[in-house]
Amino acid sequence: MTKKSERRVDALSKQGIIDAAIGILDSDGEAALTFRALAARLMTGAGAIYWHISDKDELLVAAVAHVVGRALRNVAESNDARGAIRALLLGVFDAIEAHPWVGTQLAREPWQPAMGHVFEGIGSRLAASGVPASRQFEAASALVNYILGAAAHRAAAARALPRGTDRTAFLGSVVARWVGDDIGAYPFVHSVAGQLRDHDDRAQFLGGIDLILAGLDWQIVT
Amino acid sequence: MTKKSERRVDALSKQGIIDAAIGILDSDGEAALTFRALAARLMTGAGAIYWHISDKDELLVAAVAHVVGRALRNVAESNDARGAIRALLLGVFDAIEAHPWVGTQLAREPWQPAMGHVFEGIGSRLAASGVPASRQFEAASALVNYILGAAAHRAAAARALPRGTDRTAFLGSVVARWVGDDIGAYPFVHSVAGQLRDHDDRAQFLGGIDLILAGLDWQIVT
DNA sequence: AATTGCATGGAACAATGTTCCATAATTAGC
DNA sequence: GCTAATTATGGAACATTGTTCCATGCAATT
Repeated sequence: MTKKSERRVDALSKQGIIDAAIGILDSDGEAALTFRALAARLMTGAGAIYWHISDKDELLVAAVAHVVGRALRNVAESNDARGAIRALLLGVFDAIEAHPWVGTQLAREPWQPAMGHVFEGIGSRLAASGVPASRQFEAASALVNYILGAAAHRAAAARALPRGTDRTAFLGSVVARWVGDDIGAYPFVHSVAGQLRDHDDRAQFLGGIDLILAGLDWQIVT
Repeated sequence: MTKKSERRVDALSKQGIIDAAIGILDSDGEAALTFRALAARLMTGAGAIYWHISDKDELLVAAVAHVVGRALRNVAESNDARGAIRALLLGVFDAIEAHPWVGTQLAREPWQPAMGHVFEGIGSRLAASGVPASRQFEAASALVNYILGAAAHRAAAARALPRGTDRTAFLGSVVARWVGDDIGAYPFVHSVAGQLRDHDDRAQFLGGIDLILAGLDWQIVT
C-alpha cells in the first residue's frame, strides 16, 4: 500500500503545472481544463496544485503569457518597419490559431501581461515606422482592439469546429441562421454569403491590418 | 399552507424571463445571473424557467439580441453615408457601455444573431457609401473585428471597475503591473502611460473607426 | 535530536447548471 | 359535461466545478 503524502521525486512546480495545463488545453480544449483533470495528468491531488498556484485565473494568465511570449520572441526582425508590424501581428494571429484558447483568454482578461507585451510590440514598431508621437497611442489601441476581436473570433471558430468539421458547411449554417427565411432583411449578408463561407481567415486578418495601416498613412499625409 | 405547483396569475414567459435576466445583469453584473437568482426574482423555481428556455446560453443570446436590436433600431438615419456608419457603430458602443455584459457575450459567441444584425448594418451602409463590392466584405469584417475587440475591452473594464472605482488609478496600476520594475523593456507603454490613464474611451473608439474608414478611402483612391 | 516550515494529496464544501418528478391548471376529444 | 392529454409550475435531487481543509510526512535548521 502507498503511504500518504509522500514527497514526490519529480517535484511539482509552477512551470510544470502550466505546461500540463497547456497540454490539456491544446489537446482537449478549454472545457477540459479542470483541476481534477490537471491533478490526474500530474498524478497528484487538487490540493497540491493550489500550493503552487493561487487559482485558475493565475494559471490561465500564466499559460497565455507563455504562449504569447514565445510567439513574440519568434517574430522575425525586419528592416521594413511596416513589415515588422505585420510580422508581429501575424505572429500573434498564428499563435492563437495554434492555441485557440489563448484568444478566449485574451478577450476575457485584456489587461493581463501578455496584452502589455503585444501593446508594447505594436507601439514601438509604430514609432519606428515614423508615426508621429501624437498618433501612436490611438493607432496602437486600434490595432490592439482589432487583434482582440480577431482573437475572440478565432477562438469561437475553433470551439465551433471541434474535429475537422466542415468549415464551409458550418459558416453556411451561420448565414442560414442569421438570414432565416427573410432574405430581404439581409441583402448585404446574402450578397457576401459566398465569401463568408469560403474566405481565408489569415488573408482576411491581414487585409484588416493593411486597412488600418493605410488609414494611418493617409492621416499622416493630410 | 401553500398548495404545490399552482398556476400563476402572472404567467411566466420567455420575454419576462429575458427581461428579468437583463435586470440582474445590469444591476448586479454578469456573475450574479444564476438560475437561482433568476428564480428568486421571478418568484418561482429553477425548473419552471427551463420549461420556457432551453439553457443559459439561449437566455444570454436572447438578452444580447434584445439590447443590440434596440440599439440598432435607434440609430439615427443620416444622409451622409459615412456618418451613418459612425452612428451605427457608436450606437453599438453605447449599448455595450450601458450593458457591459453584452460585450462579454458578443466576444464569447460571435456568431449569434445579434452579430448578424451588426454585420448587416455595417455592410449595407458601406455599400451605400460607395465602397466597391469587391471590398465590402473585407471592410465590414475589419470593422466587426474592431468592434468585437472594443466590446471585450469595455466589458473587462466594467468588470474591473465595479462601483465608481477610480478609473485613472486602475489604469495606472495596469501600467505598473505591465512595466514592473523594468521600464527599459517598455519604452512605448511608458511614453503613452499618461494617455492610457486619462484617455476618453468613446473618442478613442471613434478614432479607430475613422482610421479604418480612412484606410478604405485610401485603398479606393489608389 | 527536536522543531519548524515545506509539500503533498485526498476528503470535504459551497455554488452552479441542469434534470426529474409530483402536481395542478388548462385544453381537447368525445 | 366528463375524461384524457397537454401545458406549466416549482422544488428536490444530481453531477460537476473551483476551492478550502487537514492529516501526513519529508527536508532543513537549530
